[in-house]
Amino acid sequence: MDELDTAILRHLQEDARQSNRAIAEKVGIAPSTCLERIRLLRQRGVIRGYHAQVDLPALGRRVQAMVSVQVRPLNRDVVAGFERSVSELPEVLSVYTMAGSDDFLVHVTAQDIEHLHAFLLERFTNRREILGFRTSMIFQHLTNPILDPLPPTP
Amino acid sequence: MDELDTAILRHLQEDARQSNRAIAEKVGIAPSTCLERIRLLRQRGVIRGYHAQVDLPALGRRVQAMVSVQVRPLNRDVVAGFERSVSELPEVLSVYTMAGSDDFLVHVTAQDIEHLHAFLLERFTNRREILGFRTSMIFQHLTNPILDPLPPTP
DNA sequence: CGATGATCCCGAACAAAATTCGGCAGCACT
DNA sequence: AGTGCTGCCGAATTTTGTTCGGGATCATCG
Repeated sequence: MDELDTAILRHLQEDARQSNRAIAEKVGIAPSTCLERIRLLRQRGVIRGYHAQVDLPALGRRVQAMVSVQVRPLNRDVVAGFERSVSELPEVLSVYTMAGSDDFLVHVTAQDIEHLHAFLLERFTNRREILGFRTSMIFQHLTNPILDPLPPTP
Repeated sequence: MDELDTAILRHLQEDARQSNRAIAEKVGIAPSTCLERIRLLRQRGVIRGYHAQVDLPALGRRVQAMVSVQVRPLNRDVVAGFERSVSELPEVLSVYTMAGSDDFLVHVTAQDIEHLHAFLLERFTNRREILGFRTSMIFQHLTNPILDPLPPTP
């Protein structure tokens, strides 16, 4: 993980579909070298994958919400079961398993408020392990496109 | 946005760096057709970009937390200023602007607990517009890799 | 002090992919 | 049946991915 790897990673985070040659040129190395570096980053697990980012409204998902959930009993089976089943729902973007007063944070999208309401009533109200949940609408979601390595603490 | 576009989108979300030919073959059309479809998806803004997903621990980011923030006064300038300045910090993965009891939810990463603590003291405690904030550690973060269009509600 | 090996990078050669573009088929409308 | 439109295809051309042999650099060790 030298600064060459970091530079390559930066470019792949910016645009994962640009050609290997373009990246090689930008970071100032030969295409073959760049290809090998990318292969190693992938193999070492530094790069976990490449994903297209889609526009949510274009997919008919016009509202977003964050749902804080408390479950009981808070044991391994209930936690794993909740994570798995909830993360598979099409309306769910991601599931955070947390420490603190709430056990999960679920990022949800829906077509509109009615759909969101129906979704919550169908998928959360019924579940017996769910003690309670609170829903907060999301106005905007900004994401940091580039993640550089942080220096290790000794 | 027919089911052909949907299929292409699915493959690009799964692996954005696979070749156009591979996608074309999987969805059963000619490479040239597939290329044109992808170009249009990009142009229409359905595809917003392609990003490499990196492994946070490999970047020295071993802890994650969610910070709920309340700011005052809650006006346009303060909100926009908070969003912009906070989303630029290297420890910040994303900023959710919310309705409800908290105004923002900030997803942060740090090398370890000490770094997280120092970050919060440096970047949040000092800011005058911040009324208060609560920090919750994240044990796990699951993300849904594939987002299909939801049917429109009439 | 030079030999040895390891590591990393380069560039040429070949295979594969992207890209362009002319044309054909299906379809709606007349 | 004619006309225009749209979307798709496939061949030709350019660009890219991929492999591999060899050279430069550097540290280790005899």
